[in-house]
Amino acid sequence: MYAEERQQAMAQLVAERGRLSVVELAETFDVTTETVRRDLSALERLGLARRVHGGAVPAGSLAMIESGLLERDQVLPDEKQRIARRALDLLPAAGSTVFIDAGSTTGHLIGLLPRDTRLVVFTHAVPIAARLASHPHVELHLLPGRVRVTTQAAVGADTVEALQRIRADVAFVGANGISADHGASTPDRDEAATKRAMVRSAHRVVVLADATKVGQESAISFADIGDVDVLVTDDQVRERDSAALTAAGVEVLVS
Amino acid sequence: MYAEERQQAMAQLVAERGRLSVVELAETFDVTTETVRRDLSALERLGLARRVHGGAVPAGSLAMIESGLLERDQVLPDEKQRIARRALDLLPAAGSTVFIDAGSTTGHLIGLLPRDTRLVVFTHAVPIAARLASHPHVELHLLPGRVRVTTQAAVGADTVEALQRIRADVAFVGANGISADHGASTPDRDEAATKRAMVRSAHRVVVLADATKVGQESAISFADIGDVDVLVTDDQVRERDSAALTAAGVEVLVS
DNA sequence: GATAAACGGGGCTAAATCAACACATTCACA
DNA sequence: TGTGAATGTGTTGATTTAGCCCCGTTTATC
Repeated sequence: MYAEERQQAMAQLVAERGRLSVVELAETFDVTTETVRRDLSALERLGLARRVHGGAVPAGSLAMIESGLLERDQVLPDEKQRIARRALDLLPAAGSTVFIDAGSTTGHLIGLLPRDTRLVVFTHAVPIAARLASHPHVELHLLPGRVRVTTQAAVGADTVEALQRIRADVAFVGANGISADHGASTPDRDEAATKRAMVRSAHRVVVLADATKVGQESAISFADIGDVDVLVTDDQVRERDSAALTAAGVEVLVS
Repeated sequence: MYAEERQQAMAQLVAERGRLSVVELAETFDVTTETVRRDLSALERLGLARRVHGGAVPAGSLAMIESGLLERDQVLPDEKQRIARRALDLLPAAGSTVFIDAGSTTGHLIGLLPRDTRLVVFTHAVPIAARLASHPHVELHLLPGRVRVTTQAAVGADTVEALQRIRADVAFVGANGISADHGASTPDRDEAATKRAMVRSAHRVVVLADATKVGQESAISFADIGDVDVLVTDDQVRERDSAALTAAGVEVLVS
């Protein structure tokens, strides 16, 4: 059995059973506890499990409570926070309608939303909805669809169809890659379809992406670069990436 | 049980019950009081609880999170917990489709769901969705609609229309009143419309309501008593109310 | 202010973890 | 067909952690 297979199996087990013990796993897969520990560390790096003394628990188990206040994203939290703060300025006038895409950066954006903000918000992301549901002045609308476990957001034909019937003033969209050639892109087909529908139905498109995504190209493009009005990123962005996007007509905001 | 899991459980308990005693916790989790104290200190550091002499109480921040995500019901939490536990037996076979209505009792039901439950769940309730979004074997579907602040659930024409296109094996529905004459009822028009759509689209209808609701009639009826297959309530229910419903063809389960 | 409960620190044990290194296997490339 | 780098795994010993027990001190409550 290869390491990959074993780790894959462990990831599945932790999801099914809710907890794993190092010793049990060592016996199950007939390897030493050290190897198990290394496997679990790998899973933790991938965000598929959380290590605890003696074993591991699912990554999401504690997340539910945390996600309310503390953003639990491991990667570049400061950059995302700064990007979100910059994006706040792009919120339209009171009473306008916005789309909020799933993602940790958009999550930060919602976290920074002043309590007196008056907006109509459409979202397909469960964590975003959870945070906005009790917001006094935000009229929150849910989009339908099957919820993906990895992003905790609804996708699919229903989501796309619903989006087609709505017009928003601004869409705040995350992306795994953005370049002048390939536009804004993401690895998953269904996610891409949802984002594309958001982009099509919004008068103004704001892409939030940290500098590691700028100049990158992910599998599936969901927006031509001409459809992107603004990119908000952080100050680690390379000059020539930024220049290329500006030349393509994108307003690049650095925080 | 790992320390982390125990602390997680304690965090949830303190949120549900509002007050925890060190001695009780020590007995519940079968550890010494010293260990409980250390756990509570850890929770305090995380801002999830505040220590007091003899135990712990919810931290200010937690109450806020709880109100959004988990159910923060003050009224009859024990009864609701028991009703939910009883209702667990009514879950259909693996792979079936269910509707989950908004409400604190249905929230408890979801909290009790075993991790290996395989179901397709449709819900319009944001807190329910938040809890199920990371469930490994539940295929979660969001229903569209405007989210009411009070119930944190989507309602409206879109919600009703979406429900009409779906068929579920079982609907778990809350109610503010249930009587032989007026059927199951609730005060809000939009809520009622949503519940009615759920009832119409489900092969089997399970109403969850504590004893204070049984025999009561709220403003708007969303289901004739003939449409209700099962009522799950608690043991404070009056004999004649129970008998009247049974006579009307409802299976009354008391927990 | 008496008393019982709760707290917190020190010491202890067993288990888990970590770090460093050795050994085996695989794969690329000359 | 060697050679050598990369990777995965096991071994060992030092270190850390979790939890319990004991006991003096503090706190609530009547």
